[in-house]
Amino acid sequence: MDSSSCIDESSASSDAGAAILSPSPTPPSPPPPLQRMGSGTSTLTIAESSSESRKLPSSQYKGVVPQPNGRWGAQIYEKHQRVWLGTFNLEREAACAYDAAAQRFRGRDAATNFPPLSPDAHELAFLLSRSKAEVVDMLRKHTYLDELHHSRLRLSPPPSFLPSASKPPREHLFDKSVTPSDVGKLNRLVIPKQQAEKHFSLPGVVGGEGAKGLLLSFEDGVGKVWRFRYSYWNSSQSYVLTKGWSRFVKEKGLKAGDTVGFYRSKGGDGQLYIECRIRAAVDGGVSPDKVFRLFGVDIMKAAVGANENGKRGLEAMEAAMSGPGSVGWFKKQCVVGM
DNA sequence: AACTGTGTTGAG
DNA sequence: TCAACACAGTTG
Repeated sequence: MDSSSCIDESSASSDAGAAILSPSPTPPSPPPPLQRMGSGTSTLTIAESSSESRKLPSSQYKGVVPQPNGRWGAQIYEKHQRVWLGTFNLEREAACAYDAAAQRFRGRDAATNFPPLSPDAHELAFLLSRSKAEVVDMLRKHTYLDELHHSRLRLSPPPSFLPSASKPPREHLFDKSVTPSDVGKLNRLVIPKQQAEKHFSLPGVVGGEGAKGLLLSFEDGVGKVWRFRYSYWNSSQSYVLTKGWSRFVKEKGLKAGDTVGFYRSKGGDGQLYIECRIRAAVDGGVSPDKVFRLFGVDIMKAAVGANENGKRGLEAMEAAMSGPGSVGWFKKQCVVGM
């Protein structure tokens, strides 16, 4: 969806002429750390000064090689052969591309430049749902983030992640646009009364003393099961999901304005499902919600600071894209430059 | 003319 | 496996 990844046409050639284009071989951003064990990657912060330095600057990132024109190439090896992942304006973009490929080719335990994807990260599922060739193709074409975002918006998990055959048809029950208090410290989600009574009218919920509610299990987009206590609060005369809710909010990075959808399997089991969608873009630009909180972490500040500490996967990629010197995605999407 | 990405090599 | 280096093949 929105953009492109570290790999995005925008950041690539087109703007080259006009923009802030990261100047030649000079590292546009502060020397980032190598997240894992150093693989012997050499580091070299060339004092560009003296002219003699004809040698290209080594990258501090794994899988990244300098290009004669100041750009960066990304490559990964497999089966004694190099797999070219494309060229990028920013060293970090190339590093991100390598990370994506590494996790696709070698699994989540692969050594990466940035913190690896968490096991239940949507991005990992996305990555694993594509063939290596497809991933490489997306990276080379700079469409990786686009595709990733796109798959994220469609609530269902990536195509092949779950064999369609194993997915029983679901009935959409209702959506709830979460309010600030739904994602605040109250640890509860208010279920609109009408929806609650229509879809979750279960015995034992409203009972006067049996008002302890009951546990409901929901499966999310990546197959993870969440259990929430569902009960009725007499005080406010409202139905709520309580215990377990805050953890969901935290892990999904839910923010006010986002939407959670509830579904029920049409199969006999009546399995419940819950999906969350980040607030849709408001056209024209990119919704800050969508862009900066994809994984529940506000990457804005960090991105501006042009560093990727603490970032993983997409975050790191987007951070890379939006760092100073980057002319791609972020700049293109957001009306104003930085 | 500029740039990409392959050929190739030596180090780890 | 991996990056450094050179440069042939492409692209604009």
